[in-house]
This record gives sequence, structure tokens and C-alpha cells, in this order.
Amino acid sequence: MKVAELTIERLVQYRRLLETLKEEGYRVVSSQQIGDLLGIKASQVRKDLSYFGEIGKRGVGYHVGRLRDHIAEILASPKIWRIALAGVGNMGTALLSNPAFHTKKIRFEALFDADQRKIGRDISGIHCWNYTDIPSVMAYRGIEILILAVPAKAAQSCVDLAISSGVLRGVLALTQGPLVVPDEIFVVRVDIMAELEKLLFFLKQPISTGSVVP
Amino acid sequence: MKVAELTIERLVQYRRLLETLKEEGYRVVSSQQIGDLLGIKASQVRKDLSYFGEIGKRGVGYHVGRLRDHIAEILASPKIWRIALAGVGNMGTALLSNPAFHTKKIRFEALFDADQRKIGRDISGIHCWNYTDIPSVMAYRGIEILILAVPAKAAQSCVDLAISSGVLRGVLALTQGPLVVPDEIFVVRVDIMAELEKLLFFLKQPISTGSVVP
DNA sequence: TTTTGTGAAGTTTTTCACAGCG
DNA sequence: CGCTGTGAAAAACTTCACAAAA
Repeated sequence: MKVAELTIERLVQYRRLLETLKEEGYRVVSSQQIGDLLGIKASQVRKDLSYFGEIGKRGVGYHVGRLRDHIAEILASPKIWRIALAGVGNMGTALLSNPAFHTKKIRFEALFDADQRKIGRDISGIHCWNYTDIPSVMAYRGIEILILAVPAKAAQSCVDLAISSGVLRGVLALTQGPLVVPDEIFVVRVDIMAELEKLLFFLKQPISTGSVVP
Repeated sequence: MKVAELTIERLVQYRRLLETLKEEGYRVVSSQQIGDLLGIKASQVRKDLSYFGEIGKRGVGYHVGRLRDHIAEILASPKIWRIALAGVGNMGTALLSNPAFHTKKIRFEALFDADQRKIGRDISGIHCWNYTDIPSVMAYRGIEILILAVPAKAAQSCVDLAISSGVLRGVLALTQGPLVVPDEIFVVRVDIMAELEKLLFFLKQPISTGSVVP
């Protein structure tokens, strides 16, 4: 079975929404309600959920707790992923201090920075290394995932160092600019400035298409 | 002519790449080279660019400076957009201090926070107000765009306040969770945790599809 | 009756493949 | 010849519409 990236992104949203609904005491929810709350068509919600088996009750809807658990299982990790964060500036710190990142699926194993005042210290309980130590530390600790929150100019050299560790499998890049990596490394880019530019572009259009909550 | 959101996002990437190439002294570049550097097919690059007229030279490629200017014009703003930032935590500060946000297209007009230590002070040269002042400050200054970098629980009430100002047109939401807004408000969401979950999902798949640089 | 699950239809986006032009 | 621009084909994704189940 083949699952689209967009479906997975929506699945993450569904799960969070269901957690909220659960806290608020809802027991049952329909695809229509989920769709309205997330700005998605009900048929899209049902299609997404149907890829993973029948979980709703016809004429009733979905049981909030059960659906949440079902989605959690789809998204479940086979292990605790070891993660490194390169760049402990404001962006890096924002991630470290974001409660959503304190999940059992991942563990921050190392921080990397070029700032002498940070190197050698523990930040949020995680040791910060010089970025030149990326290959050895990642290899030694078996860190498969790198989050890149460094200045644009440093991004490529950081990934190159991480690739040379031989254990890197995925990158979450919060940096701007191109990033050249071998095909077997999975890269997900998050480019906030590009999203803002997109917003500006569509706002200047005479006929605003309206809300787009992907 | 109708332009897709994804095309605009790529256009932003092309422009940045061209700026880099220009600095490095390149005069001409082919769609193949652009594609290789950004992880995009050459045909996709040509298709994107063709929506806005013929700009390349057959048999030669694209003139770096000319193409950069051409794309800059497509993305150009009709005015300087007035922007407010709600949430001056690590994430908000990361944006404020990111050089990419110091563009002539936008001007930060106001900051909003709930922290008494920040309210009434200037941060990075911009005045920080209590978030309860969102409607009046936004209306008075004609702020059409709101960047949301507040904790998930505060997001909806911040947008509601911004909507009540009557001048809000677009939102860049860096917050998790659903956001209900009228159809005429354009919302762009950036959900870093969802992107990380997506990365984990695809890494656990037996057959990794490889690099995905959208 | 209500709401799911889903094949089929529709739409959008990407890729192909080649004519056309420097 | 090489590389763009672009219709046509293919692929991906979304929406429709309805049978089936509670």
C-alpha cells in the first residue's frame, strides 16, 4: 500500500485534533466535523483514514479515542530515534524548548554549534559539540536524523559532515537555500520565509482565493 | 493565468539559488543545473518558468541576472506589507533576528505577547503590546498580516482578536493545531513537528523512497 | 436515517518528448 | 548541436456519489 506525503501530514493533524476533542470530552466525531475544524473536505478525511482499514461506524462516525489510537499506531516509531540538532540559535532553542518535541519517539543525543560559548556546555541537558565533531559524534552514537537550524551558509557543510558519519538517514532542514545530498538521504525542508513570500504573492492577487490550510 | 501554490514556492527557491549563483560569478545556467541543485526535475523548472513568458535562450540556458530579476518581479509586492508578530518567544525572536525577514517587502509594525516583562518594551526596535491590544493596534496601523508564534492554546484567540480588527487579510501560522478563520482570510501553516513526524514515518518504511526536497 | 468506505470521475501537478530556435 | 518552451501523456491527488452498514 502506498501512502502519500500529504496524507501523512494530515494524519498528524487528525491525531492532534482528536487529542483535543478527547480532552474536551467528545466521544464520537464525524468526518464532516473533522473536516470543518481543519479546513479539509469530509471525503478527503474519509479517504485518508480508509487507507488504513475500516475504523469508523457507519451512521455514527468515529470513536474519538479509538481513532486517535489507531492513527497513533500508524505513525508509531519502531524505536526511539536518535536525533542531533545543528545550530543552537533562537530557532534551535525554540525547537528544544517546544513541548511537542518532547515525545517518546525521539531523543536529542547531541547539539552542534560553532559558537565557542556554547561548545562544551550542556544546553537543555544536552551536550553541545563543535560542529567539526559531527562525523565522530553521530557515528559513535548512531544518530540517524539531523535537524538543521544553522545559518544558510553553513547548511551544506553541516550535511556533508553528517553524511560522512555514515549513519545519517534523514534531515529536517529549517534552513534556506539548496541542499545537495545523496538519493538515499531523506530530506524534509521547512522554509518559513518561502511560505511568507507565498502568502504575500496570493494576497496581492486581485481575487483572493481565500483560506488555504493545507 | 492560474499559478499553483507549489509553483510559487519553487519560484522563491529559484530566486535564492540565482542570487547565490550570481555572487559566485555564474552568468548562464540551464534548467538542468537548477534542477540538480534543488532536487527538482529540469522539466518542472522549465514549466514553472514558462508560465511567466519566455525568458531563456534556446541552446544556451537562462541568463542568471536576468532570470533573477524576472522572478523578483513576479514575486514583487505592490507595497510594503505591514506585519504583526504575536508571540515573542524563541520562535518569534528567531524570525525577528533572521536576516531573510529584513526585506523591503515587509515591515514589522507591532509585537504582541502575554508576558508582562515584554509588554511595553521595544524588542529589536519594535514595540511589544499586550495581546489584548491586537484589535486596536492592528486596526489603527492597518496591519494586514499576522505571524502567529504563540503557544498552541493561544493561537485561536489571537486570530479571533486579529479578525475583529477588521483589517486582517493573511496569517502565517507557526503554531500547531486547528485554526478556524473566515474564508476570506488566507492562512499559510508551517508545522515543524508535523514535518518531523512525516520524516520519521518515511524513515521507518522498509523501502526508503529517498530524497524529497519539495 | 445517518455516516462510513470506496470505485469512478474529475482535477491538478508532474513528466515526457519533441518541435523550434539560437 | 544544445537547451528552451510546450502540448500531450502520465501520475498523483481530490472530490463525487452511492451502496452498505449501524
